Amino acid sequence: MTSPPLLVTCGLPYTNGPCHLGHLRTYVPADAYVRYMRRMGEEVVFVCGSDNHGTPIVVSAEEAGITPRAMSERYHAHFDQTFKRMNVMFDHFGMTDNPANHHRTQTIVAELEKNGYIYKQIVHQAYCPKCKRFLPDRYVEGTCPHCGKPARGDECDQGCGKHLEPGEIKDPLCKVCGTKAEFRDQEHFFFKLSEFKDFLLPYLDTIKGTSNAKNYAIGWIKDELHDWCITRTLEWGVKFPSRDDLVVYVWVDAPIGYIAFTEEWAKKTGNDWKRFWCGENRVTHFIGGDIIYHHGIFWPALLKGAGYGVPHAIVASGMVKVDDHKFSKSRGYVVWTNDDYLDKGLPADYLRYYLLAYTSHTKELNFSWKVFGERINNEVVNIFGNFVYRTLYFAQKEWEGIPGGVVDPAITAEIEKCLVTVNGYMQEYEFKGAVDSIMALAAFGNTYIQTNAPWKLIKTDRAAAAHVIKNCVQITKALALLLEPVMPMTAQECWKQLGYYDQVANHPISDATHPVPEACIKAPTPLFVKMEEEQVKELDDLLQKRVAEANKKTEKIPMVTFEEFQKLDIRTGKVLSAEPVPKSNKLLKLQVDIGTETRQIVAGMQQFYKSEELVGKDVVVVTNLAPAKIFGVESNGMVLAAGDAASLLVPFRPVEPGSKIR
RNA sequence: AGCGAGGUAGGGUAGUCAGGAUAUCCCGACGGGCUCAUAACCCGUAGACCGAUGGUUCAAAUCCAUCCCUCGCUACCA
Repeated sequence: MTSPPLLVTCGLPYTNGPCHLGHLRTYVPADAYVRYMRRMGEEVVFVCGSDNHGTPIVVSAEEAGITPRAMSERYHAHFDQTFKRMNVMFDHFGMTDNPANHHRTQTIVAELEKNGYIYKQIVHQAYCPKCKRFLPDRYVEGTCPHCGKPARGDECDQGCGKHLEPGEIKDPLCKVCGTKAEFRDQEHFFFKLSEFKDFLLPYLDTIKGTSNAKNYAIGWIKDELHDWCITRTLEWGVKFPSRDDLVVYVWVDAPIGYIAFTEEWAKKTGNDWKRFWCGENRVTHFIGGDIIYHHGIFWPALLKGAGYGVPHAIVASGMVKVDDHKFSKSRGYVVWTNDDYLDKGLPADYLRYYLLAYTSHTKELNFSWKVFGERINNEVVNIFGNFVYRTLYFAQKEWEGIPGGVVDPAITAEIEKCLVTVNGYMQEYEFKGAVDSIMALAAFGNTYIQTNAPWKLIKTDRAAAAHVIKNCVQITKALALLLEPVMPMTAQECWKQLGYYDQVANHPISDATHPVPEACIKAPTPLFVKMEEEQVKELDDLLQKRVAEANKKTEKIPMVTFEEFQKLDIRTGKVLSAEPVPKSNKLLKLQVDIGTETRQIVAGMQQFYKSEELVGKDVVVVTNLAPAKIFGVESNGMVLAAGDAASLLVPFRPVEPGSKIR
């Protein structure tokens, strides 16, 4: 029985910003994987597309004074071009706003409804009277109903981390204009995710891909699964069937895009998309580690509920750091694919190599220009490039091409050993291991030519020298084939220099042990150009400059007027008692005498003070801070303290509790 | 807070499930040799209290317990 064809997808780039290194961390390995599997004789289709829906794009488009569609098309074209420049070659790169996806999404939602997985419910939703629109998800800020901390519309981001359904948030404010939002009743549709627990557990147990994705998803399943509200009140998006006032949540139509893009590809090429999506399949999703939940839980449940096949594998890449700092556009720790790399004339192959060879696919990748330059020069240029060049240079000089004769079985065995090792790593999505093994073969080549020294041998035994070079040429051929998934442009150039006129990408990797025929070749040129120290420094300086500029911006703290300051009621108080808040490591519950009354205040200073140390101390309290529940304990004010170790501010000379601070 | 993934020389890694002796390999640093090549290769040197503490054991990077730190879920995110 033959396996079903492979369908490989990448997480969809969102069309409100340009392509950066973080994107490539997922796309380059996916492309290498696809290329490799094709060289191994697999039927592979590789699809992706841009993610166009959701509120952030509406807001960005409004700011830019264009329509969301125009905004999406702009970045869609940008990603499409950038991927091509990086030689990430999708068979199809679609848009989630295209008709195929509107159709597929509506079909799937209808199927879910028919199968009883969707129900209606009235929710109280935040509405901004000033902007005259409902405020979805992240465009509402307020207080978490669970822990009382500041939260966003869809998630308690600073407190307990719980997911919030629309309408749950307290004291909602419009993020755009800051107006107090109202609640309005609205009919929404929910997906019964909770019913899929029994399906998901055994399914996730057998899912292929990287362990980080699998473990993370299983961890979530063990907890309770909540139903998902899958509609939003927005103009931009895929309309919910028979409801003109609602669109589906972007996380519904975005993954369905994978199917729609397959359909578009199938239509273009005369194939049947159902082979990939119905029944047993080998759908493999390459994603960033931040969206495992959606791909490991929500998406398989959606597919299952609508009667489609479920994903075969989820491959989640680790995140990217820049110069040991968290990747951040606003802080300047970012590397733009075009501006910072390709437009500087740097070859796509170098970056592809670096991304694949730096560390394990699931681990964090810490980018730095210095290490980039070092590794390119030492590994790619010196070891790999030098071996190929010295081999072909010598062959051309002495024999005007590839000499005749047979390849040593020991050399063939070494190549075969390498093929097996590389395959083992590729099957496990361990791209670093695969690249290291390829480089080890190049190093083996260098050692072999070195110890056999054909340049000496040729003075006494021309045939023996030819035999050594014949072997080196064979290793070069193997390297070109193996390198193609990693550095396609270079591999093709190497292939050409070996005297072939066709595409290396059209050959199976197993050709690596097929002998290179005796032939004339042209004088070779080095495959790579070294990274100059100055060039590396220039690139690094640019990054440092951007970080410095970003720092300046963030240092600017806005001024407050005297009137605004006066709104704060700050007084002295005396701590009457202090006890730890149950189940919390950091919180203390304080009773503080502020003159007119005794206030209960929760303060995050358990790790810095013992209860006895605090009782009787005079402290400084903001008394008119809005009350909040923290860990279920009401807090009516804030005790002022300085720095990370919470050094308490205390009166210099004794004062009565309740003295106003001015 | 919870749940996941991590923490091994300057960087990157192997080893951890199935405990054994000087902790692997690659890059970088230093010294020497060799030289067909954008140089590689060979020989040698330095560099790791294997995140911390405690426990089990004749023996712990590995097993157990507790804790610390980083990252993700959780702005700008793949």
